[in-house]
Amino acid sequence: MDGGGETSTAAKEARGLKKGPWTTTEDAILTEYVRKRGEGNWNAVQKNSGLLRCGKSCRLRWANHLRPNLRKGSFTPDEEKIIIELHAKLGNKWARMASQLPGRTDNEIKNYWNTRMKRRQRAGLPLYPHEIQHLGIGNDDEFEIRCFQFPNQDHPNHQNMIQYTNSSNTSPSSSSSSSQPPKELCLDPLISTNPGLNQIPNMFSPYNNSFENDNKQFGFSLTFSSSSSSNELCNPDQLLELMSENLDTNVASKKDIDVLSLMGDHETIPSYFSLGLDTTVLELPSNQTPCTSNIMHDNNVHLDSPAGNSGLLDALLEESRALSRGGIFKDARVSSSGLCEFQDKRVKMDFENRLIDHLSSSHQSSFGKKCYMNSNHLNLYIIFCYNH
DNA sequence: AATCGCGACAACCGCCTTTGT
DNA sequence: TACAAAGGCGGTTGTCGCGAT
Repeated sequence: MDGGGETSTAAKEARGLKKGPWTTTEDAILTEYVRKRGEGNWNAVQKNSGLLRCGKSCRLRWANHLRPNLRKGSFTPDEEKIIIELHAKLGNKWARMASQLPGRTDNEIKNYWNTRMKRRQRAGLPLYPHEIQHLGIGNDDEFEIRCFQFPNQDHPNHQNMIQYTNSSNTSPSSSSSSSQPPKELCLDPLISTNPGLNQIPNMFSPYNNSFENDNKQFGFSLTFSSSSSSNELCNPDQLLELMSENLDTNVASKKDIDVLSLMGDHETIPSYFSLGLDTTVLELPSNQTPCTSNIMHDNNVHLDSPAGNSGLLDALLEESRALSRGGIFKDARVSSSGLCEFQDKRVKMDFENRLIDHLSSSHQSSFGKKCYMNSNHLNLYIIFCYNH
């Protein structure tokens, strides 16, 4: 850690490191250093350039003032609106907010917000304008289920996707206007229109168990998006119930699933499963970009176990509940909204692995897992192949 | 002209997470 | 697996300019 060393005032002074405002000469030295050696390894700047600044100071100076594509000057009215909406949704997550505002830094946003907040408090005004108070923390947990198919994994641009959502509120990352219909706002920007979707049976729909198509591969995607807090997300029960509801009635009868295949170029994608929301943006490779129709199904996905559940995952569901009560998930702290926060990364991995294992054994086939994150969503993809 | 208050911005600090060994 | 270094993040403090008094 650098807490006691690099940032210690006494230690820095002892090493002759300078503090306070940067001079143009220092800026020039740092800029030249980054131009030659690139970003990162900031602690080496002092050694290699003679700049009497600590690594963290260099990084901050570069990030906030010297790096290219920074937008300087006052925030535009649009940017201000976005900041207010983002703060209503995210709280003091300045870095995440900055990721939604190209060219702006977390420090700028933080300063803007703090001064604005002081001003409004002094004036006795509410923190948020009335029209966006509904975005407030705690009422916007949302999830989506997407089903997509791969007519040919060599031609992934022909993928199709069906998306369910229970979302009823806006995503600030996708809109600066609160007047847009929520369902449009739920769409992942990665998803584009695919007019062919009409021809594809909805294999996961409770209303259509058809599984007849030429596809060799399909995927099951869960997207959880929660802005209630930075860590709050799905809990195992929710995920398992969703899986149970949407997988059992449609896939359980398929005995011929047998081959695991992670979609696309999986070597290029980190294969981890993180239940924490952060600012990480893992972009889908171009050949994996799921496509979808502009058809948005209105089927809300209920967390209640459906009557028609064939029960394939009931055991897992029950197991998960027992484990939640009994200790395996003892590190998952249930929040007031019924969701939980995983305190230990290993717990997340354990849950995911057990889910995959169970699906694999239940279907006597192999399942794979893949997780992507965009700025707001966590996606767990479970992909598998089947034979006709 | 001096000073006070305020806003805006820059920089620092400490804690936490990630990464490398 | 443990440890240390590096990096990231959010809170806090410092500095400066400007207008009001």
